Amino acid sequence: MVLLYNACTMSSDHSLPDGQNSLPPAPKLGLIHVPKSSEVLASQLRVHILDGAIADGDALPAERDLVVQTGLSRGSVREALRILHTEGLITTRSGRLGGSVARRPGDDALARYIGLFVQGRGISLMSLLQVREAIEPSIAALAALNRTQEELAELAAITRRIEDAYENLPLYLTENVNWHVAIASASHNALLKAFITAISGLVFKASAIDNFASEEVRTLVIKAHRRILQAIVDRDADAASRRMARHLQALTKQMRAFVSAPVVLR
Amino acid sequence: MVLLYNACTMSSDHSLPDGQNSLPPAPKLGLIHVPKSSEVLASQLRVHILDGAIADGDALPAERDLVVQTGLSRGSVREALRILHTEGLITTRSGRLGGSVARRPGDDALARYIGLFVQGRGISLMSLLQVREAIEPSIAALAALNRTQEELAELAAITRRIEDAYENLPLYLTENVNWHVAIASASHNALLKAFITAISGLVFKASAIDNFASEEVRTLVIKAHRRILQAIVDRDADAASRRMARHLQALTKQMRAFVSAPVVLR
DNA sequence: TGTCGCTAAATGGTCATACCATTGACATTG
DNA sequence: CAATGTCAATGGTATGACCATTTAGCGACA
Repeated sequence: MVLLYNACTMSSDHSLPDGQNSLPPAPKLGLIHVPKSSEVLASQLRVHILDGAIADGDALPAERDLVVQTGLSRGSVREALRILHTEGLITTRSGRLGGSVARRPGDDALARYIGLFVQGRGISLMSLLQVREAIEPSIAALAALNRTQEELAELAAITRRIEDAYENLPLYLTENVNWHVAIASASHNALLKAFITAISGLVFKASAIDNFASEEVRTLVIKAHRRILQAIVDRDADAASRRMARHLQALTKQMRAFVSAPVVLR
Repeated sequence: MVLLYNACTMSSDHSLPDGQNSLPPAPKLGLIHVPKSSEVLASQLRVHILDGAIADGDALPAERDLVVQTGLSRGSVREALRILHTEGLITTRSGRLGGSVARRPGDDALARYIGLFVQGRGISLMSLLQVREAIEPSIAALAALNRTQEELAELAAITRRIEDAYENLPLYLTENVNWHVAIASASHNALLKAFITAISGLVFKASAIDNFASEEVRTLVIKAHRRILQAIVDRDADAASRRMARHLQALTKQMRAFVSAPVVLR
């Protein structure tokens, strides 16, 4: 039997033990991923959004326009838009003057996916606290170096609001998250801010459930916040980092009693 | 004019300056988001996947089955599945015995969204390096505490491969990423590992473009890696953290010449 | 003249149906 | 028994229709 060249016989085991036959050199093909039409369209639009060709707030063509432009069916176009929507790159409204508008990915989108990861993988609260301890000291240091006057004012305001909410536990916890996020804002590092926004939110949800913040803890927290803020005011990065690290270590120690189980959300 | 109660007049400015009329007490409603059918279905399935009711690897019902179960159209069902696919919670195959199977969110999914965020927001390479400097010392410390023998062996193997690839720049860079990821694995903190996987990947792409790793740099890197690895072997968390911090500071200094522009990917 | 309210148009949301494309179990055949 | 062909199950795509939402535009009316 003559071996005809057949591109489809990938799996058969033609071992050819007896040497040199003159087949053309094997084309060394890898796995081929056949993209779906919706994925192709989504990719193209995504590129244009990410590189700014479609700027934040710009409208995309209407679905029916995309249909005629691309030659795809409306269902495929809609699936592409659904992909982009899920990625946080567009928002969509109904009605006249409705349609899809491009959005730059925001902290909320990233936070959502970090939440999915944490919940889906059963990340423990202990691990979340480890992450916070890992990155927030550096955030505090950066904030000390990069903060503006406005951010300082905002930070002072939040610090005061936390003290005022001493008796109001839910408000106290909410403002606490705001405080951490505000410091992250002052670090002028958008990625670190997004990380800490997500993680603080998750820790908040967990602690709102477990409700661990005793009166004693709150007093200590307020003191620590004051000292950290002072370091940031003084542009003392080392002190800010050190005090934040201590603060978080103390908090973690307080929460250790509650950290046995994975994070439970919602 | 008699004010009739009308739920739709949100924007008009009925100021009622003259006092007590007996309208029913305002029901204090917030914004109402009307979910789309596909979003409802996606949410339900997502819950079942995240809480494990549909375990990793389990098959979801076929599209046409979901149609009869939910009463929705196939298009809506498909859009729901597309949402979950974009979120990294399912994979889908065609053909007989095809269908959708549940997947736990993986490092790759999170890395993808961090990449979207970085690219879409034009995060600078400098900022990425800041993040790495913030996170990796803690990772090294955790690795020193938590590493297993197997991870130690893997780490040693990678360290050796990097040294062997001294002359092969692309391989050298690739193994370098692997080294950082392997340390993150040894930290036994999945979230930190996912973060560093994403960020190292992004830094790698950028540095592969800029091609900055001179011979001198490579020599220093190899030395630093040895010292860090030794600290992890010794279970010396402090030394591991300190040496990693120094290592990254040195690297960042080397890259400073290249960090003016935002990260360019692909 | 301004405002209220209706209508129409544009747009996304949903549905039903048909057919194509891919894949693998299973029978068929040499 | 191995190669091959057939077919059924499943996702992928296309078409067309209709519903729901929103707003511009316009006309009636006070």
